Amino acid sequence: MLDQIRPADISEFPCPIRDVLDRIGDQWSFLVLIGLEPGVRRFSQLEREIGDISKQMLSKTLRRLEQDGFVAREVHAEVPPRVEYRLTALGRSFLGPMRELIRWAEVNHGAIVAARRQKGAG
Amino acid sequence: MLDQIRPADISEFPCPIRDVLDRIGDQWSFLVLIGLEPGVRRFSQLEREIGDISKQMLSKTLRRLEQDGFVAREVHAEVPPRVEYRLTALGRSFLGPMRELIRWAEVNHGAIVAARRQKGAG
DNA sequence: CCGCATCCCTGGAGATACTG
DNA sequence: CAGTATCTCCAGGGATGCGG
Repeated sequence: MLDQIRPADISEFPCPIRDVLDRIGDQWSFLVLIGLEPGVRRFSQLEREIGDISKQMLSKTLRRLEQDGFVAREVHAEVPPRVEYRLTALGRSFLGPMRELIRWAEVNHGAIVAARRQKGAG
Repeated sequence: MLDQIRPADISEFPCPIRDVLDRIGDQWSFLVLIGLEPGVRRFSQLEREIGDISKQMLSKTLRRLEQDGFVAREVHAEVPPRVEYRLTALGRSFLGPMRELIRWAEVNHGAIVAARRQKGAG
């Protein structure tokens, strides 16, 4: 069972789950995907909506998501420039399982906090 | 919508989703949870099964998972010592949504790799 | 066997300033 | 507006050794 999860220096792109987790597990990818869920967004729009992300990280995150096929980027040749981001089909399909996780988190967060308190306090 | 996701320095334990993601998003928590899925495991057993985890990280990860209520730790006063880890009900319930994510990853990993190749190579 | 302490190194991420 | 480049800082995590 764990064999499937193994890191694998073996092949180019190792265990699917690790690979995916490494992407959305980072600080920002998940937030950006959620930010794009309602529809098309511009760069600064995302920046504002997410709030505490730096331009650099937003840029890097979007690039990676684009490269992995979660997000599509569209540049409009205007002045001032306008760049729009939207979820691809792949990106949208990913939000399915993510919503399950969100549901779980909302329901069980209390239990986690309680457990933390208990161990933390004594 | 994003308000719910916000970091929140405001309260002690902020957005549930961020909080949960921060935990299982780290390098190892997920692997350890999977390793415990089949049942009770000893420390070195987990170490071997996961393969490329250091003792330190296994220890830290288990502690955090224990503190958050995902994992129960049981020490047997023997020589040599024996320590057993198992999932709690909370931990097991978490594997539900996780399996969804795993499913998705298995199904869509190919598309991700393909996207990467396309952008990377051309 | 379990697992913490120490040392060390790497890369992730913020701040800032600059370009098209 | 939409980024990129540079500097910097520090937490994450590996390796190793010691203690219970």
